[in-house]
Amino acid sequence: MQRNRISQQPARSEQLLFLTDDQIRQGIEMMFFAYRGFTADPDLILETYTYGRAHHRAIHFINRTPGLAVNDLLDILGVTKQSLNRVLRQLVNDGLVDSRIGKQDRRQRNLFLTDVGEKLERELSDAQRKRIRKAYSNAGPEAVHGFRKVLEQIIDPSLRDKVLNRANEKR
Amino acid sequence: MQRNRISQQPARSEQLLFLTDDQIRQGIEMMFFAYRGFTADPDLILETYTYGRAHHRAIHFINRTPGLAVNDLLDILGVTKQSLNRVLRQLVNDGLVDSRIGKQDRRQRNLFLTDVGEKLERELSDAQRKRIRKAYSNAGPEAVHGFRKVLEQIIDPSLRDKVLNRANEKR
DNA sequence: CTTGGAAAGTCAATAAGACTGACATAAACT
DNA sequence: AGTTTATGTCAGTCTTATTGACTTTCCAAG
Repeated sequence: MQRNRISQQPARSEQLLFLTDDQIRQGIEMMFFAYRGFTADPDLILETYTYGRAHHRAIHFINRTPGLAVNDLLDILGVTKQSLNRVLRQLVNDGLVDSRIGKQDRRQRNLFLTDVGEKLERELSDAQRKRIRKAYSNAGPEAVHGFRKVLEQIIDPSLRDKVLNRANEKR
Repeated sequence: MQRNRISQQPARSEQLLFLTDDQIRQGIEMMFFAYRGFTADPDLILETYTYGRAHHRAIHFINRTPGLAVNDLLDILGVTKQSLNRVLRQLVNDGLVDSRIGKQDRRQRNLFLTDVGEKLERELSDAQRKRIRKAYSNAGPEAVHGFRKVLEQIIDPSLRDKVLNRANEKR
């Protein structure tokens, strides 16, 4: 059944429209293109440092959770330790990340950003935040609420708590 | 989620709450994890065919716009022709994509999915749609509307019209 | 105190998917 | 006839990922 998409604000009566295959296909494509936009700005900055997205991700999560252990970062990023290690080694050698032996468990390495690392983190996240802030601002608070609600549902259930629950601290 | 609102937030900043750095940082992380979830299901299927995401993207957009020219696909995907060509060559050799000489412009190749290609496309998009449909369903129509509104804003302005097929209309 | 296993790091080989650069061919446009 | 466009291809490189095997250090249970 082909549907004539009226471009006026959809009435609340159109409650089922959002589940048609066409609507969902549009959502899928928007996720694809939005992710491209989402990474575009940091990618440009990273180029000048000969770093890639992998470095950005590591820097982001070390900044979010200073003292993060390598294993926890592996869980978050969902890559192999060999893959992460190459990135981490670079960042440590370049003086952006500090890897300190754990106090309780001396096998662990707790990761921290150095001042230089924090500077790059800020540069990267400023660029990314700028786009998101603008998007939020243009879309409005209601839309942002819905945006988060849907994203939350798309995230793998096994990760959802780990990602969203910041009250739930790690030992 | 409810935790952030209680502390020292004055009531008048309620409208601005969604623009705090912390809220935006959460949005950034959710985009990262949601994109992982978004691609997880097709990725599993692709493995069994020794194809990757690049093949999925090509198949998706050829299916969406049968007869698409190579140059248009390049614009959509934002990669070099060398990169796309390797993927396209495989898909044509494997009998999933049909590349026909253009009728008006014989330099062009118009791309179509074969029956086999359509079958894989359905398999992949079924898996992906299932997750999105469930997310939409759980989040509700209001949220979906907001989701799309924000995603649209994150997409690069230069791509927005091209992507959304909205050259003639506005919201 | 010995031992099993966990946390981290490393070496090697491999793959996907992207890139640049150079070049070839056919067809359209001027 | 000459130029530009659309496509395709060869060659080389890069980043990020993989699996597999192995080591060192260290915690904890027997």
